[in-house]
Amino acid sequence: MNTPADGTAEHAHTTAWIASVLRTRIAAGELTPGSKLSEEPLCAALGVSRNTLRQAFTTLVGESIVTRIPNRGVFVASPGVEEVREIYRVRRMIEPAAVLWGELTPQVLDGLETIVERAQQARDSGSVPAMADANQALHGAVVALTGSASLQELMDRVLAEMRLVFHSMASAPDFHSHYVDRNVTLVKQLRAGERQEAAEGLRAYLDEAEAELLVHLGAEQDRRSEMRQRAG
Amino acid sequence: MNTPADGTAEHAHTTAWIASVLRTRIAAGELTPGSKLSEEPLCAALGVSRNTLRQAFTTLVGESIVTRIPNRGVFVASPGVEEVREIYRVRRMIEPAAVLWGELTPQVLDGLETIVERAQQARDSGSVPAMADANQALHGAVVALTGSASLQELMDRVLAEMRLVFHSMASAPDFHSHYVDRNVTLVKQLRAGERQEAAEGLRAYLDEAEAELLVHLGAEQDRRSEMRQRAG
DNA sequence: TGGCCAATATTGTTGAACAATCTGTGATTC
DNA sequence: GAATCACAGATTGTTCAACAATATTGGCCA
Repeated sequence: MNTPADGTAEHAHTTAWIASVLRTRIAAGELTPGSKLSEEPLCAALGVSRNTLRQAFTTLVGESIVTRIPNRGVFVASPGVEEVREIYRVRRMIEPAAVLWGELTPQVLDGLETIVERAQQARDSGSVPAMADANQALHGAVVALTGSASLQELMDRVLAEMRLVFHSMASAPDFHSHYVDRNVTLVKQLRAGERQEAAEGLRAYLDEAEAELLVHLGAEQDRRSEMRQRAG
Repeated sequence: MNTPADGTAEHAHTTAWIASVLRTRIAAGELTPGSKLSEEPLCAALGVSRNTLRQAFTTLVGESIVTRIPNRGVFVASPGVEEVREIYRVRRMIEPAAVLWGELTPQVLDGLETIVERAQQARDSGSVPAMADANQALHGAVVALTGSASLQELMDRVLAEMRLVFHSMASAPDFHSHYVDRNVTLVKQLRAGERQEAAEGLRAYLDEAEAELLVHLGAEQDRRSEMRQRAG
């Protein structure tokens, strides 16, 4: 039938496929937070029926990647102050828990070290995106210590929401460079088996990161409301 | 959480409505684990279109209340050994984390005490379902200490899955009476501010509960395969 | 009995239609 | 001139009927 615009979408599971396409585009910042996903244009663009698209929407709503307002449509989620607080509430629980009670095999520790090295290289070469990636990878790997797919999934969702937060900020300053050394320390402590100290340090790190992010976000919101005032 | 009267489908949000109806029926054990949810009969029974029902299905799949096998249909989830392990992997992380780092206000402590009292009364009157309810309520309340809606939601899903496990067991012996005293101790420790000890005890409790549940489940599976053999 | 194949049933997806709701525009009124 | 209201257009929510693709069933044959 109609081969979708962007390439090879076979008869695997159209719904899941569409959901994945949208997920990817949102994560890439191609679809910016707050923007509306109108059904008809998207149907045409993706080459699927409206019904299938709506089913994909329900999937993404369940992942809170997207927000549905009844009779108004679905919008790319645009996390604000409260969402950021919630993100850090989650992280402050599951990350230190993983550090305290996760399974620390030598291979896993090697993996963590590889990631922090990547982060250091990214910092040295001044690549902010690479640093962000490495940072997220590290914290994802920390949660993976739990061995729980559900917690890993929750963390993935949280990290995806974090990316949305960064996308919604016009100026994303080097939010991550400060924290590379902290991550090095964290992995070092894990290697040394100092779980208690690692967990404490991690909680302190998360507190600071949240505070800093909230400041940036507040400034961003002020800037935005000011622009709105100027425009109106 | 308002349970809508089982009447005619209103023009509110049919999809969400249907999802909630199915959720309730599954939680009540009306739809037993492993049973197939055929589209046409359900459409007729619920008075909705096949498309709407399928959309409700995707919601429930996202909550892993239900399993979808491509081209075969959706089935009520029937958690087995691996799912139980995963349940306790999650609980062993987030419950002790909540105990260690959650916010302990006097009101919340009062609430916890009310729940354990309810559990004690249920044990005294020998009501297993009431005991199970109180037990789940307590552990839900513990996770609520985190203040995080996401973690609360994850815990709710986990507890719902636990109910499915119990539903799938023909004989559900007094799995909970052993643990009432432990919960009393837990709340007492929280009241005393002995978080470290509370977390330790909670982890030990979860280990034991998991082991016992796995034994029951193993016996159940043996019984079942034996019956299958006898029948075939 | 055991395996193969066609007939049947079920799922996955589409397209068009309709009711319900929202949005924006212009007319009316003060 | 600003606020209010009504109406037409657009969008969403849901249904129905159809079709392709896949699974299941039953019969047939060896």
